[in-house]
Amino acid sequence: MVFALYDTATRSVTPFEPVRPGKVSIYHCGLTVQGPPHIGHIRKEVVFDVLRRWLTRAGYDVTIVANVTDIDDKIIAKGAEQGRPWFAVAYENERALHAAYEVLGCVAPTYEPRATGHVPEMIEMMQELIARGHAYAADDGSGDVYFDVRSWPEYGRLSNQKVDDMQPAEDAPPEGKRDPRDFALWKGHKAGEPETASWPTPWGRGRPGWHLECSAMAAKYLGDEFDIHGGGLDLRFPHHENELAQSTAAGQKFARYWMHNAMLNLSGAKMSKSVGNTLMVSEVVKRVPAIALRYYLVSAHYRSILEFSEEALQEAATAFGRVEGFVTRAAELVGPGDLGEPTLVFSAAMDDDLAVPTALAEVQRVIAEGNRLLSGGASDELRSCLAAVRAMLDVLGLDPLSATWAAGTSDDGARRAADALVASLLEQRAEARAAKDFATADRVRDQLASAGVEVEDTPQGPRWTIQADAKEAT
RNA sequence: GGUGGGUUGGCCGAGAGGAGAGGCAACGGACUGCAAAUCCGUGCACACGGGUUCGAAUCCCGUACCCACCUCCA
Repeated sequence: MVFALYDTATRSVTPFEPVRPGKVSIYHCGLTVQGPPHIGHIRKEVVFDVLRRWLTRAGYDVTIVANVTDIDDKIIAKGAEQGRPWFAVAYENERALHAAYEVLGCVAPTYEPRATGHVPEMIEMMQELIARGHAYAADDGSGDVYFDVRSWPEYGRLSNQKVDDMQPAEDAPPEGKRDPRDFALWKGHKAGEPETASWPTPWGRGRPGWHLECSAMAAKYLGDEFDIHGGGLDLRFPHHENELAQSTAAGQKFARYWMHNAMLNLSGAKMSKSVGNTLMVSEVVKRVPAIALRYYLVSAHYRSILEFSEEALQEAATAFGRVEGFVTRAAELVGPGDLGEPTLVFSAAMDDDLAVPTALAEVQRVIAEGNRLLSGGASDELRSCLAAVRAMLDVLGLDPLSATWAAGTSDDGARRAADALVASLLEQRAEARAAKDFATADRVRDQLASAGVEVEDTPQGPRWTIQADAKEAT
């Protein structure tokens, strides 16, 4: 079966054929770094991380470009508000974004270009568009440059809208526009805005409009035609519609497939800064292990709205605990081994527009099989079962034994100290049990439990784990 | 007003015309000194009203409600 992807432009699942054999080029819109990322933002990162991992496993050489929009109205406003340069605000939030990538185990994009570093490319593109009759500099002296929507018959194709049905663009005052729906490629410098937020152009000083940077950077890093362009569904219009118009009007082929992830809702509404219903990644990972948050975000199909609730998050953490439990128990018995191959059912699900929920059901099925094997002790069957499970989890970025997640959880001094202490207590308990002194045995177990150490008896003897939520015991 | 998506068991969440996703929770059983973990089993859900069909959660028509976008948005 061939990988197939839902294409927003055609609104159908289409077989994927890359522009260049063996290679996949992906551009997805990163953040406007006006604030630290919330879990809705990071859902998108996780979705594209899974896409990347799956395509990589399929043997493609994957290049991912994700932009950082480091200049816009809100960043400038925040800088002014906080009494510091706009670029300080942008950089701080860019770092928070990178920290969130890392904490959730997302592989960093291949390139992550910033808008402000690509002004010359944008100027060239505007010149091209003006030469072709699809853009114009406003004649009101504002220094704005607009895209001429009426000059491009395909405008509206991506979002399936007719220009006449659209409401006027409010990204700039309408005075200089030929049509109220024309959108800004470039914004002229305004009095009161910091000088540092403007760059020279043939039309005067100014700064990038939001959409142009992506067209310019996608072309620079991925070429005139590339495979997949993605982002949150809320970017389909106007952002992606405008990008498509700019790039194709400038003579490029642009993206073959458009992939959009659905929003993450909180209290029935899209999580967003303007609604004020945001949950920062940095906060949520205090309540639940980061890998469990990732499991939660991954577990719903990327095109389904995910209605966030604390209960659902906790439930996901419990469900993932079962997965993690099998992997660690099996690895204790037969060693971590190498990654194997995903099962055919898993692969078919992933090939079908990343049907992760179906794929995850398969992981659970294989784990149930693995748990049955586990009671028989070490075996080749168990070894290959673990290898398959790990391979499938790896595709989702959820392999607990991978370098990403295993780091810092073993081999450090604290762990060795705890190991020694717990071992001596477990020895006492074993002696008590041998003497049928169960009161003493249970007291030792309770003592450990109150310290957050959970003891389980297995055919191979007792094993213990530190409960993650114990440190937050109330 | 325009363009899309949705409503599934106690909860989360798949599926898209022909016995059953999966998970969480619950209950029963096995295992255990007791637990924990694990395994086995139980639960027969598809917003509402019509229609098509041998057969509809799935297709069609209508109704209600929800969400997103219509130039700040992942």
